[in-house]
Amino acid sequence: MSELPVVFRVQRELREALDRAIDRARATLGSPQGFTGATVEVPRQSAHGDFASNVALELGSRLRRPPRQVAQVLADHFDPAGTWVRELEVAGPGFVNFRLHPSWLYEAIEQILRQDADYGRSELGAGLKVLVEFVSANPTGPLVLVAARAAAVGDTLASCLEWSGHRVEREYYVNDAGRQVELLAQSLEARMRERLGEPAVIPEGGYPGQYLVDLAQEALDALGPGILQDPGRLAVLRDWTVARLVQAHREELAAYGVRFDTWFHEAAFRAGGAVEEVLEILQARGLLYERDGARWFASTRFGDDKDRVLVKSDGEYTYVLPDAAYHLNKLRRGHQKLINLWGPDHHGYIPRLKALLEALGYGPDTLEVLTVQWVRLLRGGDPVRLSKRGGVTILMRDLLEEAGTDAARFFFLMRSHDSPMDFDLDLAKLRTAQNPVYYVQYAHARIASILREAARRPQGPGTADLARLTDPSELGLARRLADFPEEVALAATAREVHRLTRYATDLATLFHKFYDTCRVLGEDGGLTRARLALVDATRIALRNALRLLGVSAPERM
RNA sequence: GCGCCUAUAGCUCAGCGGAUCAGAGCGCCGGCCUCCGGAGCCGGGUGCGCAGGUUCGAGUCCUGCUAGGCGCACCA
Repeated sequence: MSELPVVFRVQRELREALDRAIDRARATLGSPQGFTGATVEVPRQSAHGDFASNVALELGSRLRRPPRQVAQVLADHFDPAGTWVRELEVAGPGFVNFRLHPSWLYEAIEQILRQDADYGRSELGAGLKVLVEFVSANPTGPLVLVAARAAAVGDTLASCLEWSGHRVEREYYVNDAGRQVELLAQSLEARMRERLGEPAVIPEGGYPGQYLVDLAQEALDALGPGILQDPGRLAVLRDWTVARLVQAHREELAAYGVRFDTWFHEAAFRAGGAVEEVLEILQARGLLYERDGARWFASTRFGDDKDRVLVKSDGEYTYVLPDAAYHLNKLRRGHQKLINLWGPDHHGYIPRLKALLEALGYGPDTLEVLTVQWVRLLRGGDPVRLSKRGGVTILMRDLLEEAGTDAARFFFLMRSHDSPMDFDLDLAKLRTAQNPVYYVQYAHARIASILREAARRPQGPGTADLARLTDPSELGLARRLADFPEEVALAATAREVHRLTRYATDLATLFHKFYDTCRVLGEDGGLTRARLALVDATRIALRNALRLLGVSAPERM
């Protein structure tokens, strides 16, 4: 159980004090209908106070009174006792702005130093069980560029959810059943025969990529050429290749800092009869019908555009059916919320899967699908063109070799997952100033350097008196440090992980400004100790933010 | 034809349930180191695709249009 972050405590106190003011002003204002309580937010501009509430604007419309008047009445009835409020003003159309005594920031700094590696955690999620499924690339070839984006977003989202009090499982779905892996096996067999000098052709819709040429030799070494005479060879080759490719995916992702709790294999799952069970449930609920020799699901009853085939006329299942069974399985494992990260090419498929889950008895918000948009790689300012047909596509490992994990993750996480993005390879590769990831890491290295220097110098006796921190650059930095738990929570609940790179950049900027304005190691022992505490707190927040992003926080660069 | 995403500074992008910001990084120009890391700091900007609408107030919400990407299978 982590302690309540100061920033949340302050906001709660303000909310409660505002609610009391509303209560006291009831004689003047009357009772608002359907009002659920005051909200307090962090203003974007510091000129608008440390915190602000739009409560008077909300009340104004409910009470049919000018918001500014409501705000003034609330201000008159506001009792700052028990809060940090030092000053309160009515501003703009009726905002109530609060300026707090800086001691709340000193308390925040103390909390940061106390919590250290846990600073930023909160319990807002109340232990909700969430499954985040991401990447889930088909085991038919190496991971491609967009997998790196999905991996970064999914992993950091999962981390943010964990840090804000959710119980999270990271899952990778291995599509090792169906036609595509049969084609994979046939393609491999062709390459093996080719290796042995036999005539061979890659089947229509198969996999012509170079990687199978390499794997063919491996397969021959591992399984022996005799396998090609075996009547059951395709199943053997399929299992062998899939295992080999999945292993490669696992290792590549691990090197990228992404570890999954579960690798969920479709083939094994389907063998367990779960798919048939879904059909039975739907049948029992009268949601299936026969037409043209196929079995249809009445998905339009659940908001889909049209009804969908679940069992084709040849008896095979369409993809959505086992997928629905899989998602049912996720829910039966106790997860209360399912988050999937998919590419934009799958979005048309979302309504029918949601329809199936609803038909199985789950609410429409149980499954949330986030779209990770495509990545275009820029080199020398021009897009790197890829042609999948010719087997030339940009691989995740190509990017990581060239840009490195830190730059790749940071760059992907700078953008909203929902926006198509250009990845500027030249900028990401720069080991210098202009690269945003180095800007942030540099701040961390600089802090480490100061702390090293401080450790070398003799320290006089005494404790840090944080009240010595009064410079705007000091307070501005401390203020942003205090925001961290809220930033993490917002990144998690709004599914906007790119907030975190922005936050880290903000911290770096504020730190550099502070560094430029204030000398840390000076003659004044008390001031030096106070500033060292601030510097150390910055180190902690920056390091924790980078940790959530999966980017290293170097001590030296 | 229908649906989803996108359109904000020269470039790449933020702008979280209207009001209390048009912003960041890169690029460009000009300043700042006897001192804890100058990989830094400071200064320089008449930009929200177009047209309507709602409102006291609209990058933000609604409608239409334009442009780019993606989808709309008895493929996965």
